[in-house]
Amino acid sequence: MANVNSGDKKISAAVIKRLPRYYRYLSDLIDSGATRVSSKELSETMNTTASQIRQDLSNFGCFGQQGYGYNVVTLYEEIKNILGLKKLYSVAIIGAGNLGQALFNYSGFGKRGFYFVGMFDIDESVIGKTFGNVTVTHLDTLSEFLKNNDVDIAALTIPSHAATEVSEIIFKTNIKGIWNFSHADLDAPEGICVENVHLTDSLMILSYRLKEGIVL
Amino acid sequence: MANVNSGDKKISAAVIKRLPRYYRYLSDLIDSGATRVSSKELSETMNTTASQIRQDLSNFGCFGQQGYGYNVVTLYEEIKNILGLKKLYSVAIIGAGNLGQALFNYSGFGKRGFYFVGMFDIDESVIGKTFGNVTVTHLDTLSEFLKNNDVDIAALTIPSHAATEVSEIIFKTNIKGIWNFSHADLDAPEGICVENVHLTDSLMILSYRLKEGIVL
DNA sequence: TAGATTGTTAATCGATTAACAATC
DNA sequence: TAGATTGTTAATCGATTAACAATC
Repeated sequence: MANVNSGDKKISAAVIKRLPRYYRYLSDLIDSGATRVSSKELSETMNTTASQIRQDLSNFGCFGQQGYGYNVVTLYEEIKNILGLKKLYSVAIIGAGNLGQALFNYSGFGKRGFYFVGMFDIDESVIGKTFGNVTVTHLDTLSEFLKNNDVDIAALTIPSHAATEVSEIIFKTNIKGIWNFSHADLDAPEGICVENVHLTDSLMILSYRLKEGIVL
Repeated sequence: MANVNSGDKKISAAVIKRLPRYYRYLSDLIDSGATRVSSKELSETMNTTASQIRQDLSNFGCFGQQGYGYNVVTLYEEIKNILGLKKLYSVAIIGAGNLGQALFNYSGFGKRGFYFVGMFDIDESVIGKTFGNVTVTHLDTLSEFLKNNDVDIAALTIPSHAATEVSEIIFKTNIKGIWNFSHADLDAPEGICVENVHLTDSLMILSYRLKEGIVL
């Protein structure tokens, strides 16, 4: 029992990476009408161990009850809170090509509290186009835009060769998070988080496993 | 010295995940005209340890030389081979929405040996549209298409609720790899590799780090 | 040759799993 | 109450780092 504190010892990246998946399965459980779940039940659906689930959760507090398990909605809300999803995040899309548009148009992010507030590009053929309530403007206007608007995250959906230059601009603004789809590994200054989505890396890992016949 | 074998002891996922990044940095080194690199130099640019690089590589063979280091091109080619990138992979895109189109139009995959051979959807407004040399056809034709064409990988760029149904179709074909962008966790049968790209998970991890002020 | 750097073995560190007292 | 299940501590397992003999 005990320990309702949090935030002192630092949590390992391995734990954090599992949280969204817990969150997803709990969301499904809510949809299915379940009200309670034990770590054992959850571990069986998620194909992991009950120990790991309890160990992971215990990093953040005591959310369960002996002999009962966890209340599904409560646990869902707790994880939502842990992940920082109780607030809204504004996101600017840098690079309004196919990928930038795909992110913009995917409704799933909005449901989680991420909304898009701007799109920027250097390609004249896309500048001026409107998606939803956002019009693509020239990259030159980015700096000014970020000065006048409160933007939390920049999604970099631009080619690698442009990424370094653009990140220089961003580093001078109030942006605190970069969601980086470009190939480049950015070295961000103190205080800026970079989350990389390297799609090609992911394909190469698949290719390795295909070659080796690893199923996993 | 010794040990030019491979493929007996199994390699940990942690090692595999780092290979594409090595590959990327070696590619940059080639572009910069470098001919040799030591694990120490490489570790400094990549912000890791020389020990880890040597340990990782030693899983696959002896690619370096004492007192010299590694030949950049040779090591690049070795990793290319390890990752299974010496062959071409055909990819079918299931779900021809924004994300599917984005993948199709991104030239970077082609450079690595992945080429797209088909696009499928159920939305009449996109069926019949042509991208490059591929025309979107109805999902009903997928099964037949996969029977008549040699397709290695299916990219699932469809909503979660459709993913299970579509994956059932795929599981009955010769497809060996699934590149899954849908929210769903698929439980694939023996012999089929699934590589998940959960974009929302990645955003949530960023959100966690923003909340906690973790830079990493 | 002497300096540099590998591949590998040993030591350390961290993460996962197992076990169990506490208690609903 | 008796059975179930938690949070936590201890044991195990695996991954990373350090050290070093071998040798280019």
